[in-house]
Amino acid sequence: MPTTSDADLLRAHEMRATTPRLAVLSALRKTKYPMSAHDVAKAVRTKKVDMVTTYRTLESFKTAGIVTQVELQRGRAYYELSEGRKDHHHIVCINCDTVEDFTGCDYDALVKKALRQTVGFSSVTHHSLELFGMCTPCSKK
Amino acid sequence: MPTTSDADLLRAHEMRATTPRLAVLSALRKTKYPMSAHDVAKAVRTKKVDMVTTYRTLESFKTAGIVTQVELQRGRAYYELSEGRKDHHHIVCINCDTVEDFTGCDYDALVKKALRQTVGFSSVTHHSLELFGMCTPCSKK
DNA sequence: GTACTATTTGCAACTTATTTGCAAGTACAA
DNA sequence: TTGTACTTGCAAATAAGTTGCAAATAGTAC
Ligand SMILES: [Mn+2]
Ligand SMILES: [Mn+2]
Ligand SMILES: [Zn+2]
Ligand SMILES: [Zn+2]
Repeated sequence: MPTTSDADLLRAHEMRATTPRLAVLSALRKTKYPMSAHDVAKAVRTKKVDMVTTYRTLESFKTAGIVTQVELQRGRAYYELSEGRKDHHHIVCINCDTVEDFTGCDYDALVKKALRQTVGFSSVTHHSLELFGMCTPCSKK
Repeated sequence: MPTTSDADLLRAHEMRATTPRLAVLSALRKTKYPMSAHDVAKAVRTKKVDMVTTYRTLESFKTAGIVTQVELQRGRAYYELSEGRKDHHHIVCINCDTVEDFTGCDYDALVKKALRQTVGFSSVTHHSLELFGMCTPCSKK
C-alpha cells in the first residue's frame, strides 16, 4: 500500500495535481524554515514555474489549509507546511534572519483570558506569536 | 506648571518640533486604534503633509520609541503611541477590522520557555502577539 | 529681530511585493 | 479520445514603501 501522494493530497482539497503545485509542495517539504514566495519560486525554477503561479499556488494552499502563513516582519509573506506542526511559533534573529521553532504559548488559556477582557469579541479563530532577538553567533560580536 | 507639550516630547528625542510631526502626533493621540501610514496621512491632510513625510515621520517615531509598530496582517504597517500602554496585544475581527486591546501574555515566562527550547538563541528583544477572530456583531449574521 | 546651518520637507522617480486580465494549455471525468 | 472547467504564463496594473535632491525651516547664535 503506497503512502498518500502529494497528488492525492491536492485532490483531497479539490485541487488538480499540476506540475507547478507538486513542485511547490515538494520545495516546501525539503525546507525546514518558512519560505517566501521568492524562496519557493527559486526552488522551483528548474520546472519553469512562473512567479505568478507561485503566488497563486501559495494563496490557494493557504486557503486549503495546506500551508500556514507566518509573520516574520520582513515585508513579505512566509509559508510553511501546516502538516504535523501544531501550534508552534518562531523565534527570529533580527541580525541574520535565522529562524527556530518553539512551542508552548498556552493558546487556550490565552484566548480565555483575552475574551474575558474584551467587550466586543466572542471567538478567536487563529493567532500569531513570534519572538525577535539575537541568535548566539550573532550576539557574539 | 504646564504639562509637557508634544513639542517638548519631540525635542526630548532630539527631533525638531515641526508642523508635520506635531500633526502626526496629534492624530495618533486622537485615535484609539492602531493607524496605518494612510490613516495618518488622511488625518493630517488638512495640514498638507506629504505622504512621504508621513512615512518618514512614523519611521523616526518608531526608532525613537514614540510609537510601536503593530502587526495586523493586513499587508501594511500599523502604529500606535507607545506611551502608557505596556505589553498589550490586539484581538482583531477578520470580518470588520475592529481592534481591541488585551493584556496578559506573560512575556517573561514565554521568553524563558522559548530560550530553554531553542539551541541557537540567547536573547529576545521584542515580540509580537495577536489574536484573530470575530467580534460579537459580526458573528451574529 | 537677523543670520546661519543642520534638519526636514515635498515632489518625482524608483523599487519590491503582490494582484489582475486574458488567451492558451492541461488535468481529469466521461 | 474528447470536452470543459480549472490552471498557467505573460504583460500590465496596484500598492506599500524608499530614495535623491533642491527648497524650506527650526533652533541657535549674534
Ligand atoms: Mn515553523
Ligand atoms: Mn493597542
Ligand atoms: Zn543571527
Ligand atoms: Zn467584526
